[in-house]
Parts: sequence; structure tokens; C-alpha cells
Amino acid sequence: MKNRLKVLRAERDLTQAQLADLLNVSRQTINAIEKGKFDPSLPLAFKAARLFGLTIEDIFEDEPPE
Amino acid sequence: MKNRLKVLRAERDLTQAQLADLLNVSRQTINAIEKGKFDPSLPLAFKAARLFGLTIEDIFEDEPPE
DNA sequence: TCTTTATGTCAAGCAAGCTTTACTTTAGAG
DNA sequence: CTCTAAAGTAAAGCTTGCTTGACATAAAGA
Repeated sequence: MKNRLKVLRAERDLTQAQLADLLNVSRQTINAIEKGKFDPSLPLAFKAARLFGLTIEDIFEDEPPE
Repeated sequence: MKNRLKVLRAERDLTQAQLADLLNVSRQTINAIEKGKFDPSLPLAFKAARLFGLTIEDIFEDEPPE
């Protein structure tokens, strides 16, 4: 699942570690999500959306319905 | 995390088993999510939103930021 | 009453999300 | 070139999402 975390971080001048702190997860988790290694949980997606003032759909891109 | 799955199901006259089939998960998974036993994964939340023609935020209610 | 359908629940097990620790690579500042 | 901050990566382990199989309960119809 694609996401815009890297761009949103850049816009706010945040490092992966700083974003991780703001979301109460580890730096490796942010890195893994940005690199597409796995999808965030729904609660984490909500936290990120709230932090950036966006919807989940604004940040994460769903796969097409095949 | 609260959700409106039960109501959305009722509006469309679907059983838990039918919804489970439409979302490619087990009936027990739908039941557990409706009963609040655990949160769906982000991909499953997207599938449900797409199925009902709603956003994730329309269906699932985030916890307050404490 | 008997049967069927929908829902609820439990247990065991596999898969995915996330953690800590630690090491490597990249890129910019000096 | 050297130093440092940021990013990338990997292993081991815990927690959560989801599975199958099984059984229990409630409601409704024949």
C-alpha cells in the first residue's frame, strides 16, 4: 500500500525519528511503512491522519479492487 | 474502536457470513470486529469502505487523542 | 417439537504489525 | 577527509489480526 508519509514529513521538516515519537511508535516502524514493508494498523493510520490534519484516504492509497 | 458495520449490514440486509464473503474474511472476523474484540487491518478497512461506498472515517470511529 | 438460520464464543495456530538492539549506508557540514 | 545525523536494514521476540473447526444460544417456521 502506497503512502505519502515521506512527503508529509518533508513538508513539516520532520525526521523519521521525530514522526515516530509523535505517533508513539519506533523509528523502524515509520521506516518500514514508508518503504512499503508492511501496512500500518488502523489505529496508527488514524493517529497519522489526525497528526497531519488529513483523512486516512489522503495519506494511504488503497490497492485497486483487482 | 467503534464501528457502524452492524447498521450498514442491516441497511443492506446482509448477514455476517455474507459480509465476510464480500470482504474475503471469515465470519468470525466480522463478528469479532463488530463486537469490538479487535480492530480490522487497514487493508480490510479500505475494502469495507469501498464496499459500502463510504470513507474509513464514516465507518470506523477513532479513539479520542487522550 | 424439530429444524434451520443467524449470531456468539472458544481454542489452537499461522501471519502481520511492532519492539529493541545493533550494525551499515548516505549525504552534508566543516 | 572526517564527523555526524538521518535513513536503511536485519534478527529475534512479543502482540494483534485472522483462520479453521467446533459447539452453544436465540428466534422463527413447518
